[in-house]
Amino acid sequence: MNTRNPARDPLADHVSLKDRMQRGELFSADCPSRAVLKHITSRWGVLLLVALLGGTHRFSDLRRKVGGVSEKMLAQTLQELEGDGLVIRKSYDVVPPHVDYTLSPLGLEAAQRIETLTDWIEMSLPRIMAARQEKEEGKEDAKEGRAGK
Amino acid sequence: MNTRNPARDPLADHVSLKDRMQRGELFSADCPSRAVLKHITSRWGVLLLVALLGGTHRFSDLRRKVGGVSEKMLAQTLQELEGDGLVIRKSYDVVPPHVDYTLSPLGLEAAQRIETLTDWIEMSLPRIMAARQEKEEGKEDAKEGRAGK
DNA sequence: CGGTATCCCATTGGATACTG
DNA sequence: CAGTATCCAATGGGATACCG
Repeated sequence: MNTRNPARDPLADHVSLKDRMQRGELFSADCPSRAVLKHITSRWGVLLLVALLGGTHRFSDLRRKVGGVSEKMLAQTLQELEGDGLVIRKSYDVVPPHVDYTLSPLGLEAAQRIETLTDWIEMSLPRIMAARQEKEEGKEDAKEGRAGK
Repeated sequence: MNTRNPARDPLADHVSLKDRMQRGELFSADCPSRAVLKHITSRWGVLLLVALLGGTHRFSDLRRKVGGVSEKMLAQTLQELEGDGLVIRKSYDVVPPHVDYTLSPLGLEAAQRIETLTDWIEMSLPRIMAARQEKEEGKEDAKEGRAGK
């Protein structure tokens, strides 16, 4: 977890020491990892990855499970994830049509990390809401203006 | 908005409710956690949280560190994160102005989970690119169409 | 320096209709 | 059922100018 800890698991050695110290190339605007990050953290990408942790789903299963997603965005996001090799699409040429979506091994790794985040959000929601509340109340004081705080 | 309201039978509600309890309320379109998720996984939110793992930064530090972010989006995203209690803004009323941004304890927890994801992406980038490549080559074959895969 | 305000274009994304 | 196509509204996001 703590990346500042020098003794990490061996897998992390893929990333150079330089990257560790500078926090990776992610901060550079033209790094290709930005594109992948965008797909994975996209509005529907996050939810689809987590949904697929529940196993194989059909198109309409996902549409029903992920509240608020349109057909267009569902199809588009699934294509992005498939393009990155995170989701596997299996189409059976029957009538009526039948298409299955499943996490690839790569997608499973990504989804598990996403789930860690979404679980944390749901668990921490009360604390976040409380922080928001305090901020509203603090509006009265405000204008301390001086250094402190 | 669930258009095409299913008007499903009462029995179906059992399933829906069960699903939500198993995997949280994140899948429901109107859950407040969706908003938090949006802030954290936003294009610049992700990068700012990871950047702030490096410690306190000034506005211009962040602008320099996070490649491609505009003043407008930097200010806006920082406000969202501050609003969720993830980032603490300290303003010193001096000339020239001086403002510090730091992760709150809550923000630290979120940022660490985001970092797990971004680290994974950078580490897995070769595998993802490879998957993309295979897909391009597979375009020739395509049209298997049959059941199987 | 650290913003806010304004303008405006590009992209996202929803609703609907249609197709294999 | 699982999409694609089209249209259109909302949002994202850059550039510039200005203020405390």
